[in-house]
Amino acid sequence: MDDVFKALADPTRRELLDRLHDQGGQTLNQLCSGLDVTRQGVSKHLLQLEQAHLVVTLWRGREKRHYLNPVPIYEIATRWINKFERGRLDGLQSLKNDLEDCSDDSDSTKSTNSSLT
Amino acid sequence: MDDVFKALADPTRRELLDRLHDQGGQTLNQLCSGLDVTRQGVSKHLLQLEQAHLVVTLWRGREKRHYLNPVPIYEIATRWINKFERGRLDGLQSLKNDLEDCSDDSDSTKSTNSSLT
DNA sequence: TACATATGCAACTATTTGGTTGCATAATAC
DNA sequence: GTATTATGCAACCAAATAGTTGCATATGTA
Repeated sequence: MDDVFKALADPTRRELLDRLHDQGGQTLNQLCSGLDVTRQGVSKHLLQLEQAHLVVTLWRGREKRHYLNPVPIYEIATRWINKFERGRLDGLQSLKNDLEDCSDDSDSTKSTNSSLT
Repeated sequence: MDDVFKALADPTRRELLDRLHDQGGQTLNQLCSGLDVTRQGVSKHLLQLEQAHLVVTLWRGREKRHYLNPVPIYEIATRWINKFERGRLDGLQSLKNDLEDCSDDSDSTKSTNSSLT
């Protein structure tokens, strides 16, 4: 489980998960495009995602297809969110806003939905 | 959002979240007991959890009470899990087991539910 | 007041981590 | 067979991180 949290702690790896969530089965070279990291850099990130079981792979000839596995993320949610809380949170955008507003944060200007990195 | 993932990436901080999920309103010194880290170490961890909005605090005299905030964790789940997938996953322990079984992991003996760290 | 309790801040260190370059291996195309 | 494409492995480096020690501040209590 430690591998899952470590894997999610990097913005490049989260970007890769976003792309695989958008379209599964992409290869390493496909996933490299647009990222300002070398191919080997991306390769190492994908390896970490694999070891965390967040990404499952399938060899097709010389190509390695990558797919997102949502199970570990689901386990994170169920760890700290009770069933009844999940029910409440599902509809309560207001609660989120309330917690944001009353926080003594330095820059309370930024909205919550802006720029997931 | 980056702060949330970084905060969750450390086992000590996850242990703190577990304790606050178990009982809210604990102080720094209460949370120190049992952890093999100094008070200042725990303090720095709690500060990171605060900045990630995973923990909300409330001053009571000279005591600082700590409470868990589940909202950021809920947002993680909704990022990579589609609504229909959430519905399926809710009842499908079997899917999780299947994915574990067919994984090419070195030590496939360990069960999924054992020892969240 | 004097003392104990509860927390915060700053400097320093060892380890981890993200990224690189260079070379090796394997499958497809000509 | 030769060239090209797709990926993997190892060594190296700079930056971030977890942890420490020491001191400062503020709130209760005798």
